[in-house]
Amino acid sequence: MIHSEKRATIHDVAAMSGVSITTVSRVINDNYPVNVVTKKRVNEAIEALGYRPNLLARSLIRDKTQTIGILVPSIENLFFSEVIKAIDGYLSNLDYRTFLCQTGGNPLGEETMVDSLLNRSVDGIVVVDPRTKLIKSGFYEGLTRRIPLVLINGYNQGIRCNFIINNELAGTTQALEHLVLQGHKHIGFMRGKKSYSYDIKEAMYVDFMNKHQLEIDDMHLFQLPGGNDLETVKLAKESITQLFSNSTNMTAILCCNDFMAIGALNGAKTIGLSVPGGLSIIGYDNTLISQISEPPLTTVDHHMSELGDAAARRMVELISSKSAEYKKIVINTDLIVRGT
Amino acid sequence: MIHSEKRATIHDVAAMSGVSITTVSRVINDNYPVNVVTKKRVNEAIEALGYRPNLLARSLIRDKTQTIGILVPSIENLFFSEVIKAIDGYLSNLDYRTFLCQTGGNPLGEETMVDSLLNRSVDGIVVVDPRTKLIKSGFYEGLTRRIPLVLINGYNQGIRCNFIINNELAGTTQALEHLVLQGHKHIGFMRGKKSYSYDIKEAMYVDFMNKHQLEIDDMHLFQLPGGNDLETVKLAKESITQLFSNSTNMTAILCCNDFMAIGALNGAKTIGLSVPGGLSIIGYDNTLISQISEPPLTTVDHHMSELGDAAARRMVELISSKSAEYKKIVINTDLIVRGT
DNA sequence: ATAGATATAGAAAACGTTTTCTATACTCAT
DNA sequence: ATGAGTATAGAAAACGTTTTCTATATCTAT
Repeated sequence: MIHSEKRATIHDVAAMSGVSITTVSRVINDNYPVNVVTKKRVNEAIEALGYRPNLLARSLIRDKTQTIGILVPSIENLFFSEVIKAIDGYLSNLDYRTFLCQTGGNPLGEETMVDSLLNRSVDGIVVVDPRTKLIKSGFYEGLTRRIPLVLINGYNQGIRCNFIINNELAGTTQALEHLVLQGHKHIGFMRGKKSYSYDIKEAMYVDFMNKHQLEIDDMHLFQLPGGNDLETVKLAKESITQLFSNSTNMTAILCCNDFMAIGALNGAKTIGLSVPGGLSIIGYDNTLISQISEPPLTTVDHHMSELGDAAARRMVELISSKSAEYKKIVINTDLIVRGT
Repeated sequence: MIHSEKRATIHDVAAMSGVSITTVSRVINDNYPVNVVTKKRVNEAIEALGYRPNLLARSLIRDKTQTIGILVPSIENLFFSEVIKAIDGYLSNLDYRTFLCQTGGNPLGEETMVDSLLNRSVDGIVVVDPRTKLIKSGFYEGLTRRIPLVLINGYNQGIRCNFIINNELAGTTQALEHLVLQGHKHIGFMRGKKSYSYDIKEAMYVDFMNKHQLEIDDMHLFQLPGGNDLETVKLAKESITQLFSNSTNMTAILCCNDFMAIGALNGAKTIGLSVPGGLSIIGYDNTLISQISEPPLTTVDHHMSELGDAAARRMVELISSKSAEYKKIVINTDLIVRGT
């Protein structure tokens, strides 16, 4: 391949139509009166040369790139990809392009990517699942002073950043109330390794159980070691089979995401425990898999695309208005009652 | 938010360290001898000011942006997100950033995004699932002359582009041979609406059946109307139940992706047909869901991350060597025999 | 006829870099 | 002492735009 065909510049257009580059620029941007016949000549030259303005040069002088960076631990995760789809979809309509950055879910990755994006003069940064460590350390608070920044799904009181979060209180409560209403007294809780959304769900769970004077014994609340989605399913499955071989009294369980719930479901099936007859299972996220499992999962929908939409909306607000407030936007949840 | 803290420029560094910007540039790029004590002074100034070169300016003059565009019909699809993950992962290590562009799976979307990327002077473009129409029309052939371009999962004989494709012949054949070996004679084939990968799989299927003198009756080969993944599952499920209520003689079916296979599996369960006893099902893609279904799906693994890796590797080859050949790279497939 | 306003358009500066070209001071062999 | 070579560094051009400043011609009101 020889990619040699040189791109026409504004100078070529100017030369061809016999005007200055200033005039060409004015025709392109339509921000200054240009004689109608001149304008026509310029437009013809643009057409003839297939001229397109070089956005690098424009960005350099305007100090705006129409570019947003999205940071995400990893993209193949169903939750993240839904959110990204929404953010990118919204911004795409406004002629923004998005840089996709995978951080690997560690602080160093996030810092490195932020750095890279700043060097590229992005107009704003959205972080999905920001590391709690960086929120607490003030890293993101400082960054907010430099550039429009929106954090999805991470929150700390007193930190002055723009947050988009789920109403975990509502989501957890809806699920637990549903189970109580069904007569369950021994309700378990399954979570993953330390992270903002698990921590807060657990706090809500403990709080709810205490309020309702329901017992939490040491077989009720447990934490899976980390891993990818597939591993999560397997670990959850093993946990459930093991739990019941130790004859727990648990009759229902709230899982922190749908993969755990699927694992629990598969585990229950394996040991001949009927769902929801012998064990009720509630998932979290309302991902695709919760809809196609058999029976389909009862789960908490926290409207991932709304999270993304809200983040994108807030971003353009920040970019255009330079508003001085810091907002925490809470997205509501719904319990989707299906077959488990 | 007031995002006012101005970024230090090379001029600030030069002023602070008492040298010219030329010298600062040389220190940064380490491409010209600079006196060691001067160098130290400059580095201290860089450190003190927190200076980072503006990559827009650098790109403008170097005519390289270290940026690659990735086009994809939509990102939340498991197949696409795996591929994107691989491409971005590979390029990220080489300090490239990737623009993520969702095209909606239509030719207009692809053309618009290509245009946008060209205006932004990307160093190359990768298209996942390019529209056959644009390949045939010569659009991509023309684009190849302007910029490094790699197409994943679309192919047309005689078109001079860089293709990364799966060995569909091998994949389909492996699956069908496996079924024949199990003694199946009446093998069905389920595909989606017109697209490159379905078309070629169907051709392979027909070819295989003819060669083995196996009958294809009109209940054997059928096509689902389009839709998203969830709809695909539902449609496949309906198709299977309907098919067997019409008492087809089919004992095995090859599905063009895992979602169809899951739908078929669910459908079979619904009508009390045992899998694989009453119906053998083979999926395609080896996505996460094929591993967590019960029983787990037998499926064709076409190594999505290898597709992405190969594309990224080819891309950097094209960028650096300006090689004049057009390559078709074929990624092999494996049949993963599981429980269906 | 003259001053002021208006419509139009070009010259030049600017954005923040890299790179080519030029200049200076020093070293070393004659 | 002279010339060539070497180490170092600055000036200026360049990348492709936008924007400010300036200029000219025409029109309008006195």
